[in-house]
Amino acid sequence: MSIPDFDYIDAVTRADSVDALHKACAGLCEAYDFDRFIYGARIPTSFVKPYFIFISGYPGEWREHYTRNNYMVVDPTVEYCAHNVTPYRWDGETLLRSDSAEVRRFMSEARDFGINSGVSFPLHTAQGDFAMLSFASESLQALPEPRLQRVLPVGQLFTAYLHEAVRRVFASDVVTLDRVDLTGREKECLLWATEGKTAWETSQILSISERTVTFHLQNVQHKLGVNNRQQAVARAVALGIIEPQFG
Amino acid sequence: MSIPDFDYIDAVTRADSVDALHKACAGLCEAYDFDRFIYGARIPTSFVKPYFIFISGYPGEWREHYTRNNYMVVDPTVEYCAHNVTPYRWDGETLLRSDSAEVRRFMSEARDFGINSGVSFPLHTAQGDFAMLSFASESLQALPEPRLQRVLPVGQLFTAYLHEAVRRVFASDVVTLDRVDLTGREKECLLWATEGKTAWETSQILSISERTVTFHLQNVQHKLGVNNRQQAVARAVALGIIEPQFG
DNA sequence: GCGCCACCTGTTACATCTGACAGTTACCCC
DNA sequence: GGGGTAACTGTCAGATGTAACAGGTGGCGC
Repeated sequence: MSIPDFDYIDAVTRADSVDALHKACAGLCEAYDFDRFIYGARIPTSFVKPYFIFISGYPGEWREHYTRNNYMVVDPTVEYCAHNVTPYRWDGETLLRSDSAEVRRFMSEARDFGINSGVSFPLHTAQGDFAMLSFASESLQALPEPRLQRVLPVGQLFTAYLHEAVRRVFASDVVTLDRVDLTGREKECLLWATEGKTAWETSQILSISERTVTFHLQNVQHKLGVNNRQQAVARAVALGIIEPQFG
Repeated sequence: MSIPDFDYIDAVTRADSVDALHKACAGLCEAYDFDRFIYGARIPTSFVKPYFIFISGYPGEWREHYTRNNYMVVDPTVEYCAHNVTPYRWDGETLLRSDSAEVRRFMSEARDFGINSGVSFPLHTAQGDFAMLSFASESLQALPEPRLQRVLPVGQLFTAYLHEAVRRVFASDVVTLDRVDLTGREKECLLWATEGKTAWETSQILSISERTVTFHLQNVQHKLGVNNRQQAVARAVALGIIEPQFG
């Protein structure tokens, strides 16, 4: 029976508070016999200092230790999920024998908090968000395959709905840079800028004066609140404001 | 029982040909009582002219008509999937009453080929790929909810594995720009460039000379094969070569 | 008619990037 | 010791971007 899974999905789509989101995650986590869950999202408000959101069902002490040691750059589940789209099955038995001493240390410390194995679901959006949901178990051994096969499909789907809900619930918190609306010409000029065209070249392509191209790109800079064309291009691409053409 | 679904997932993970991928998609499509499937992916090799990959179980005549009319910019499933992460349930009954005359025309033409309703699964990757898998039915009415709830989880998961497999099978076709490896300093300089820092400002941050920053950024331009810093920044961000920092 | 907005254009001074010249130092591997 | 690579630095001419001055046209809604 897969229908009960949708109770949790419905719960997140209707959620209007962090608490409701937390409950839905905890519910799904328990339904599939995992001991802990954690959700994290990275919003590319800046490349150097992005915005993070967490909904944690992990022990507070471990979270603090994790943050203090900047373990996001060590955590193998983060490393995997940041660059892949399929679920990651992890277990202490394997990771404690990792090539990396940092990873071995990380996993041995996680063990003290009952986080020994689990599965992590990655998610990437067109707006440049990266999110992941992890379910953890106290078992040191890899989870049996049939049990994984049950949670994988629903976990992958739930993560997508969860992140959608998070963006909704946290809408007021996140600086809504992806909301800026550029005019048609502004987008066109920006598009050609990402292709490495100079203002003069773009002016020839669009059959307008070089000054006008400069004018539009300056407006873009102001709207995005950036310092120069490079940053404008980087932001626009990262936030999905301009995207590869379908035409 | 969800285990049989994994036969199709295993099939794509082991696939080494387009034909094998096609078979796996067709198998899953049939297993869930859909009549047609189509998979499409957009790889951001360029913003103006990206690279497209299709694995089509749609009628060839409809595909040709679709391409000729540039229907990718009209197709509501593409529009939805390009900007969302959760599955899209669509049906002719609703879309034939769309506000957009173009969409109405599109759906009425699709009808002639037995494409009337279905579900589409979006996928976005850290490397900037956008992919989607659609299952279509001849039924004009929206599919019954229980039937949708069965296909949604496995469809979402399958799409991720499918795209991973596509990247592998098509690896030689796609110009592997995401393979360029930049040195640590090159990435650092590029990162600060995306933040709108000038070469001089970056030199102060990294405690090196302005000339050296310029040097590194020039090397980046050569490695990426681009004309200027704007394009270098755009490519690097689009392809996920540089990403928002975790630290 | 008036205000708002997208779109368009010009000049000037200065900041910054780009490309081509030409090097040095340190480390690692064979 | 030779060869490769990352990292580093310098100067100069010319191309390009940025900021601030200034302005005009046409469409749309109130």
